[in-house]
Amino acid sequence: MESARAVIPCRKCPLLDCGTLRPLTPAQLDLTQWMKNGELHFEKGGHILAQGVISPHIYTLLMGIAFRFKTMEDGRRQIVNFHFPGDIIGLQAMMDDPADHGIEVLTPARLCIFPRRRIYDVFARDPSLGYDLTWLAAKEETALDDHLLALGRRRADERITNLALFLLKRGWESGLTRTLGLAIPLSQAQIADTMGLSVVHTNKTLQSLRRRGIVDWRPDGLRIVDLDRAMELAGFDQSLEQVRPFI
Amino acid sequence: MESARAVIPCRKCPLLDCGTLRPLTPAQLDLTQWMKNGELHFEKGGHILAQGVISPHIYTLLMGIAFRFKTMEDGRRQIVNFHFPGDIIGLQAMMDDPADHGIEVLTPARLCIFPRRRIYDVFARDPSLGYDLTWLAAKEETALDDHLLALGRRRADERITNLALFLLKRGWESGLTRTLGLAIPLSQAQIADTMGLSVVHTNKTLQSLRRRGIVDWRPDGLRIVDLDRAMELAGFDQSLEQVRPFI
DNA sequence: CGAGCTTTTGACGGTAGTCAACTGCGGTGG
DNA sequence: CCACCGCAGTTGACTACCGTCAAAAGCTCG
Repeated sequence: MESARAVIPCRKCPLLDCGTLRPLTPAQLDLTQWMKNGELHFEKGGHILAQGVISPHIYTLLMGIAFRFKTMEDGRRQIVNFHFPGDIIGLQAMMDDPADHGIEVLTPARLCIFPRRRIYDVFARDPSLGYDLTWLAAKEETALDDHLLALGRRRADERITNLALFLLKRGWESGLTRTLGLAIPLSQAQIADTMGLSVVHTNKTLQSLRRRGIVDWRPDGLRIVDLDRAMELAGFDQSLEQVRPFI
Repeated sequence: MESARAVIPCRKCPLLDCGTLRPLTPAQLDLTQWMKNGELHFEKGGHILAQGVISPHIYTLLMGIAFRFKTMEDGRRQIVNFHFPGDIIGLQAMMDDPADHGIEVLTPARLCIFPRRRIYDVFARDPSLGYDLTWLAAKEETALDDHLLALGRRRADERITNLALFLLKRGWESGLTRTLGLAIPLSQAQIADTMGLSVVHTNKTLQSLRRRGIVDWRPDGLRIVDLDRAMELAGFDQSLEQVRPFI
């Protein structure tokens, strides 16, 4: 499940070259290097964090896609958010003892480990990095707001199209794609758990969207067929490109 | 709508005495005093922040209850979260130019103003306050997670009971109540917009909960009639008491 | 006392859930 | 090599939760 080998130094961080993440100064790279405690590697389906566990670290996702979810005792499950390369993972879990959510990996993944107490020092040593951390937290909250609007006020086809556009946007931001397609191995059950639908109804809606020529979503990836119609249906108004900071 | 008179000095901040918010040290009080730029007062129904506007400040809610919401072009609306005394308001709106949500006040309210650039300095001058800020942001995210689970995976009666318990818990935390009742003037339309339901179905569900002796929700406040059954129905596992930091 | 709001009620319809069976595919093992 | 298994995706029938529409009843305020 995990092995901490072949650690990448921050100065050679592959995220620096992706073109969509804001580069760090040399001094900041030294600081992140000082904070970095190691790496974690996961296979597809691996659990970064289990519900009910205390985690004293936060992570940066170097490579791969993950999702955060909550489970009820009776088995109902809700996927709350997705994580792409460059994202901070585990801020809540670090504050929150113990975490009331789990984090699982959709693809093979690699994470940098930052221990809690060093995070604390970041605020003192480089306030602008602390500020970036808060920026990332605020952005994640904005994503949750949009998700809430979708679950509360959109129909199934609007929700699913919205999810497709959201994932595509995150794919663009993190340098995973430059087209209207994104290779993401998301099962229909996972789509259903994200959008608060049953698997059966998710399936029928996906087929309807394919027939209508809006979104073509397959087990190994999704493709927006008609961007204009998709954005209109989903009520999606964000551009696909945006520069993000990362740590 | 607003008037900036009779500003309260931080050393006399009424939140210090509430017993459920973690007190600040004298040095921290001096720092917050230095950051504080004034106060805002609102009447019931006032708008702290309008959707689509850039806000260069963040606020601490000194007194009153507010809610944050998103509106779609066709009028559908979703209430995303509630704010109680001691909460930070506007972190996202400060990062996010322009805000894609609005904030409105349920009761007469009073807020402290902290300009963005001074927030920036907090991280440098007192890292532990920066850390608390991040703590509050993480907690708000946790609240959104729970809300997402409710909207995605709970039935109407579960959702509404969950909301009642959530609001009661926030009321306890912020010192507004010590009983199973909370004076909060929330219309059924607002409950509906919070829980992603229609007004009609909200009404019928509220009556059912009243008949079943679980929650008695009236226009001017709510009362949990049977705490055990309410918590079981809502799948609510948090205790009503928790100490929060504030700034 | 009437305007305008929120709450309430009843009838009807539609979106989405449940149940159950079937298909297709990759992996395992006889 | 192919039968068998397990899992994801698919389909149809039936159900129920919840939305929409419409109208009436209470409340608050001018």
